[in-house]
Amino acid sequence: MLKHDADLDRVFQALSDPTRRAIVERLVRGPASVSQLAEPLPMSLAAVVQHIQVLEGSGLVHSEKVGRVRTCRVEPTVLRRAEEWLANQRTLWETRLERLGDFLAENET
Amino acid sequence: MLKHDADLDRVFQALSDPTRRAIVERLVRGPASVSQLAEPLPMSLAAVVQHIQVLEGSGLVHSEKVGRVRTCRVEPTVLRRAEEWLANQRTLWETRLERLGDFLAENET
DNA sequence: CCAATAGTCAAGTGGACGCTTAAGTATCGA
DNA sequence: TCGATACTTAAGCGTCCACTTGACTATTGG
Repeated sequence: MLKHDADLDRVFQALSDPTRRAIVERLVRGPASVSQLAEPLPMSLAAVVQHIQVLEGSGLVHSEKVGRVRTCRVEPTVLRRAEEWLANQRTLWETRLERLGDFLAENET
Repeated sequence: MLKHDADLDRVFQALSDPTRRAIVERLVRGPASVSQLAEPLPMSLAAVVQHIQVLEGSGLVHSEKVGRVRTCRVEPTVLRRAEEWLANQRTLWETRLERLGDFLAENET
């Protein structure tokens, strides 16, 4: 094992920042422009642009520029990949517990 | 909105590192000591201990020392919290798509 | 008792991160 | 055409992060 899943690195890294999670939470409700995303956030526009770049780098967000407006939207497939990793770990843990329970039941008096 | 969920920050931050994900992947299969965790990892024991501290700080892992051996195990509830955040975002996105579909269907010729 | 084992602690280093300000470019509306 | 809008780019700054080395403590088996 020990395979470096760099994609997963980037997704979790992207989601570890509250500002970026807030941007995702906004975008699941529908697409938005950069300034719309920046409006409720307590920082400069440039900072928000940088956050969006991180989100795009992770694949969580995709954007497209028309005229002078860049419109951003979520890419749910990547969201799902992270969800699956987590679900997988939980499942493995649960099946282990089950086997442990079975073993204890078998060896009961 | 805009509530800083510092717990979620720490969980995603913890999971953004491949070494720490490898440790979690090992621990869902059952508890392990620090040196057992360190054995397959290409770094010093001290580095592994630091990773374990990060995982403990996020609540993903819990450990207990007996004699000179520290035994680590996963805490699946925290794993689940992260999973739920992701599932929630995906669900919101899906219901939005549904509503959009309904709207388009209603306004058909 | 004492050597090996298992982990702990602290300081240091290079690089990534989050943010700022400042200056620039492209587009649109009147 | 000209000013406002909507970003974009770059440099800089303080902080956090992953990792190392080296020294240290506590336990345990023989």
